[in-house]
Amino acid sequence: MALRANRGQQVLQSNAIVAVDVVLFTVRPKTEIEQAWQVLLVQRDDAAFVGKWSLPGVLVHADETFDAAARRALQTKASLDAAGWYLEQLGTFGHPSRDTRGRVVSVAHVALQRSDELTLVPGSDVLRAEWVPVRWVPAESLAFDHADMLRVAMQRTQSKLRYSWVAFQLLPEKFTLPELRSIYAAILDPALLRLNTSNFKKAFAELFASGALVPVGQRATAGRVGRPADLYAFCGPLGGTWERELPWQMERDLHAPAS
Amino acid sequence: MALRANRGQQVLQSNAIVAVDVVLFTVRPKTEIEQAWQVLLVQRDDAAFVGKWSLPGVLVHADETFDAAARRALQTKASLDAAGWYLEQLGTFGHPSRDTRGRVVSVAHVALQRSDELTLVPGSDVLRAEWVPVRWVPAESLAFDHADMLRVAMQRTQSKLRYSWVAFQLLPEKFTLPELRSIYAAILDPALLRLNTSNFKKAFAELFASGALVPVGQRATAGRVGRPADLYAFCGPLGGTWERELPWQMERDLHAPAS
DNA sequence: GCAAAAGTGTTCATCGTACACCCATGG
DNA sequence: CCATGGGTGTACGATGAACACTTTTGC
Repeated sequence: MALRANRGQQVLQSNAIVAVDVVLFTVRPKTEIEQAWQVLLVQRDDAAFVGKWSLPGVLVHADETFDAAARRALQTKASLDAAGWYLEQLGTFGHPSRDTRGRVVSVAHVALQRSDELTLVPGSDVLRAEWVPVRWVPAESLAFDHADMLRVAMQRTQSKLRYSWVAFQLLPEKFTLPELRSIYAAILDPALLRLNTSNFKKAFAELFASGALVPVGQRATAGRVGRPADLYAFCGPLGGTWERELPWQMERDLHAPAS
Repeated sequence: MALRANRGQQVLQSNAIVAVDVVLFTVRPKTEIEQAWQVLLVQRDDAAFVGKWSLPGVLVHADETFDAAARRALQTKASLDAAGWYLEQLGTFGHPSRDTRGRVVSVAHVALQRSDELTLVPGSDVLRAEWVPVRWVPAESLAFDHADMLRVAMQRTQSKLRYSWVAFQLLPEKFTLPELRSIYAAILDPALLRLNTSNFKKAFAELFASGALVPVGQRATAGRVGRPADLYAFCGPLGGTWERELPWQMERDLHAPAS
């Protein structure tokens, strides 16, 4: 509330430290479906909390948007060029005692990106940067309230998968329907792997009708037994998603009180 | 990034001003359905932006949660005791140039409350506090980026209404199904007023089955023509909501790019 | 009694699911 | 030629929407 004059312009006194943290999710193919959904964690080499695992994050610069800061966090902590990646704000965590170094308010973000062509290089103040299966994350030992962030991010991502087409962010240009199905199975429910191609395809009838999901006319190169799957391409707006409603509602946790 | 020692404990330098703003929605009965959905706006008497209409907001105190600050905003700006009201974080708005007085980061919240027993009293730095139909809000003339906040809050509330039971937050203890229907109609689509009682009731079959929505066994006192409606009570957790899926999907804006 | 509003039950179309069948590859 | 996995079409069951009908009030 403290005010002070500055060149005739009213100026407010800073009262907090603002940071961003990024929950970067990926789905790794050729992995057991239960471990395919993974998150980027970094082991801190900061003055405080040395050795602790945490989400990548940085303090927000004076003239920097949250979005830019979040991408910079991925750049400086793991040498990832996140330009163009799917990134959205998750929520802000600001409990007064969440950080012992002061009133640190962190704007958490969620990013989704396929990782088969990425290499993680530990950046500044980082000992290691690794992909960790979300169900293996040592929640209790994460720094700050990053376990909370991760939990909320997981729920939000599961919802997003149901209400939008973000799943395509986790696939290359050309992909097969079984690959697409594995994205949903890894994040929502492994039982989806048992879904028939026909039934799975019907869930995307709108996209086929609108021309946003088109068959490429090629077959995937078969490296294993069985018929090679057809290749498809997603022609929706880059980095954008549409609202939608997925038919299959799995693991319905109705009757459970919300947070 | 600037650090300084303080009693041997590492302390981070404040780099921003953190505030909260509240989008308080209500649905006013006995109002044209198109104007029934209303939002609380206050006319500023602050040193800056005098006369401008804005959402109620305050700076966050050093040892205060966002939730507490948001309720304090309603208290100090409109003399509303928001203890126990439904309140959730919406998102954080922090564009570097959103406030000319410095790097002000605002954590926006959404609150839902019935208003038939409330009286608005302008508080500190406030000339007037009024309910404004959301479709009448002079978006361009709102202070800061509050027009953006309001737009996002409206979308979020519409989604929440579809995915949860928050609608009951906008009704008194005892209410009728037509009243409940008017909540959905005011926020989602006026055409819902034409829904048959039978079909509308089926949407809440789960709640009836679980005992969360029970008939009181009374009739509403009929002040107008037509049969008086039966009274019901919602016995879900106070201030809580369950996940759910509403059957009727109105005004589907598929094929429209998301923000 | 009549119009208006609320509540009930039935019918019909739609859609998700299950399943049977066909195709293509590796061994 | 057989096992495995991908792809297609059909049939059945659940459910949301439309509607006809009954109940209860004000005028």
